[in-house]
Amino acid sequence: MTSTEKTSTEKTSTERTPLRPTRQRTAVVEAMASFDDFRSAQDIHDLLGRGATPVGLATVYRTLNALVEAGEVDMLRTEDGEAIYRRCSETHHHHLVCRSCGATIEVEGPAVERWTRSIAAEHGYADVSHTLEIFGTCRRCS
Amino acid sequence: MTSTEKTSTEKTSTERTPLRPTRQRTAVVEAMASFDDFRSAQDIHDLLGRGATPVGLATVYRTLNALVEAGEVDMLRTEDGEAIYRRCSETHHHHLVCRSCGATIEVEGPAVERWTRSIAAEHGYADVSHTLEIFGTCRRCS
DNA sequence: CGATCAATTGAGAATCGTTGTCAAAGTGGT
DNA sequence: ACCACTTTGACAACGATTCTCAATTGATCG
Repeated sequence: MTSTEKTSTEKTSTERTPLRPTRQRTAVVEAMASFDDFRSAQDIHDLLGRGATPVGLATVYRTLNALVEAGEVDMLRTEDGEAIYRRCSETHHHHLVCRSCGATIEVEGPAVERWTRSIAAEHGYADVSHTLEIFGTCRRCS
Repeated sequence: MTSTEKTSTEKTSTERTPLRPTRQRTAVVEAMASFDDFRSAQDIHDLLGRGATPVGLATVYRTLNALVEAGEVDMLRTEDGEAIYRRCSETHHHHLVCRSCGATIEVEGPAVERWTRSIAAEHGYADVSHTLEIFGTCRRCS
């Protein structure tokens, strides 16, 4: 038996939610590890539903959002506004996503990064961030 | 042009829909000419509602989509997936948007266009489109 | 061990943006 | 004016996401 003892009261005063490692949270994380493309929350929910650990849709959404917040999952929007998720690597990157099957390739574009930064600076915009996604139809789907 | 450039032939062969200049379509176009920032379809609908020419919400959506299709209006999505619209200039471009006040500057990046196209081609993706928006805090807001 | 208490869950209701439906009204061409 | 075809709008339908809230779970402490 693993008696996990926390070093006294580590509760950092204010708004940080403890975030307990529950059965369903683990399930979601594992599910995210099981595929490489971007999937919608509903897809992920279905995936879990068929498995041994069904997780409520609301919980899937909650967990997914938490993971995005924590930077462990990438979230982007399809052309019609639906959110799709995927576990992400640490480095900053962009995606080349197949519109029909979702196959994703991570791409980097140092030049683009530089460009956006300079454009922003040129106009006096601070705190710059940007979104860049490329959509297309992959070879197998066309 | 939109910040989402389609390199495909969307509407095939079939003749272009006539697109008649009706009272409500004119009203929407005029409304679009009356502001410089991105607004949601509902905002635009409200705007018209207060004016002398109310237009049904469905029609606003239809018209807006037609305008986007025709390349006369830019459409992009907010962080939470809502579509926002703005009249746009002729050329393909992207936007530098102030996160807090919405002030928008159109920017062009031929290099980026070329880059995305080549990346896609390199991986065998056809029908390429892309989205690129830059967010920051403008001078006045920071 | 058992009580306690807050975090968490899930089923379904509620939102919200957007699109579909369809009868009624408008438009252009003849 | 007549006809064929758009277009419109009120409202229903939809799909994605969030909210509600009672029931459950997990961690902690005595």
